[in-house]
Amino acid sequence: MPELPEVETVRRALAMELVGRQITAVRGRSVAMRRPLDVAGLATVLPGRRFIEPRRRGKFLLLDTDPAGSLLLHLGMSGVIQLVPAAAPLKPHTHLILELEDGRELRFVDPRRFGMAVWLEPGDEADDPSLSALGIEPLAPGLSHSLPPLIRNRRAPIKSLLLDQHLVVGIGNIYAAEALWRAGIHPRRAGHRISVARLAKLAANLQEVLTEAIAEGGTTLRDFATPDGNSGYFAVSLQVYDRQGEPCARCGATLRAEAIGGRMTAWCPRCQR
DNA sequence: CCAGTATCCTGCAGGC
DNA sequence: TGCCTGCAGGATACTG
Repeated sequence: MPELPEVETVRRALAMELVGRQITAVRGRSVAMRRPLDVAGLATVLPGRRFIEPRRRGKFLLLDTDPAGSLLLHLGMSGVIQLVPAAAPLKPHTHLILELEDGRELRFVDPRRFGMAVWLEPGDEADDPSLSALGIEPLAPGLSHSLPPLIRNRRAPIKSLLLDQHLVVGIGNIYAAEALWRAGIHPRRAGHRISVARLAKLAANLQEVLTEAIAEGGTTLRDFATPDGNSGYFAVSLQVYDRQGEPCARCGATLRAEAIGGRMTAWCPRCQR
């Protein structure tokens, strides 16, 4: 579920609640995830460390510690980070538990196991396979200048290009659809057939929708929750995602949906060209 | 290199 | 009600 706004929402919550806390013990069960979860390995390296300000790179969370090192997390499609009292009931599919000195636990729950949690020593980050090929951060300044050259020479549908984390990071199925609707661009339009001016508009719309979603605490469709268990409120602001059959809020035409690049995509057939 | 498809896994909605 | 099928917000290994 989680795209950039949801991951950033989690990062901010952890920045408020986790900084300064010390890890006392590690529990869990090593399972196959996107990358294997090695509970025993984490249990040898994590206890005694304190969390410092966490970072986000695309949809990845980097929980940095003192002494230096990072727990690299990805929430996949169904991952949730909980920060709860140790006595809180254990949710099914809780794979990793970090016991904290203040009596709380940081828990990683991920039913579909598309996520991951791996330890990075300070030198490992630059060439980590998950991080090294990532594209630009969409909320960094200058996206309207940095986006067009990445898209202009590509023949794939713009929707698929927006989902490609090697180009721009953090955009998933929901925000790709929303940004394209705002920009009035048909999701199937080939990248090289979109003018630089329209790509600049798309860049601005991407930044808008991501920023607005962060302000609302992300989008909760079914699973997403912040570490304290709250939902995000941006779902009420979605204009096209999963709204096929409903009228377009801008022009009134009936929204439609088809798979593009294997992912269900909704758009307005009248005002997206 | 690029574009498109299959695949990992569980939960759940919808159809019969 | 109950069973079955297909689909889900992601990333990547593969094919052509």
